[in-house]
Amino acid sequence: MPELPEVETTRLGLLPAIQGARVIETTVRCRRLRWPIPPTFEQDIANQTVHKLTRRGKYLLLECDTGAILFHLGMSGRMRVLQQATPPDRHDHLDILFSNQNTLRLTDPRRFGCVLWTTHPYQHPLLIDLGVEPLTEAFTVDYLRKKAANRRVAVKTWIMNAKVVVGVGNIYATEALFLAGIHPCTPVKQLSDQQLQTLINTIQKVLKQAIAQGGTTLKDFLGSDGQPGYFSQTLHAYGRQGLPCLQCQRPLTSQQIGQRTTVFCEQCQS
DNA sequence: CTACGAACCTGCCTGC
DNA sequence: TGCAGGCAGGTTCGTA
Repeated sequence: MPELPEVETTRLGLLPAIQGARVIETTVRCRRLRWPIPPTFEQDIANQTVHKLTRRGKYLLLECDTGAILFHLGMSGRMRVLQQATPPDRHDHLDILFSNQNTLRLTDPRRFGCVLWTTHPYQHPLLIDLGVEPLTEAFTVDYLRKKAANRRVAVKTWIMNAKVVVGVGNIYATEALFLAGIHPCTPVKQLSDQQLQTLINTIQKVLKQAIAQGGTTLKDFLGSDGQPGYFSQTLHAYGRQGLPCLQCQRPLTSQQIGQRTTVFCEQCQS
């Protein structure tokens, strides 16, 4: 599920239910996530009041009195609010009950996500080296030009690197490069300023569009009637290998780049 | 530095 | 129907 738009959608959904509420009870059913939930976690967050919900890249932060609860949803994580307790499912690893009777529930079948308590969230090793937020004014050609200097790495791998720019996963990297007409294997030091500007524009475009559509992506959201997910109808390249390019009608190519499946048009992306 | 592969997990789909 | 194999939205770590 989660790329940046899905995390942002989650944040906006949790905001009215959690902000200003105090932690009453924490239930951890499975500690074995990407990093184990420490034994002190329940004690750490006891009685903390959530003042702000923020997002940094794909991390979600519940900023409390003396620290923050840091969430990452990995590949399959989801968070939702329960108005009243319901029996946990197999992959419901964490419940946090708040003073307003709302329960925050974390579900993550693949357990690639994480939950941590930190007293200095923005100094945390997982956050401190992150690159720019793509939807801010800091995401500029000048910034990318400096980051790209002397680097031969493929542009696809590069824009998925969170130390360069956060929040761009496989789907949106594939889409942004298609819309930009840039071949995903292009070494980044070869990109012109104009190409960098186009890339910034298309990354912002696909992210904003996905957020506007509620972050819905892909297979998890296929209806039981087999109808495609809402956002999947707007995908130009991702998942369309072998199908005709929407611009030139030639079949789209699929190739592993940095161990990730990448779909592109050999004709339109150069 | 850089590049690549492995690792952490389960679920789902395909093909035999 | 069963089972093996391949694939999946992310990120870190180790090795060459």
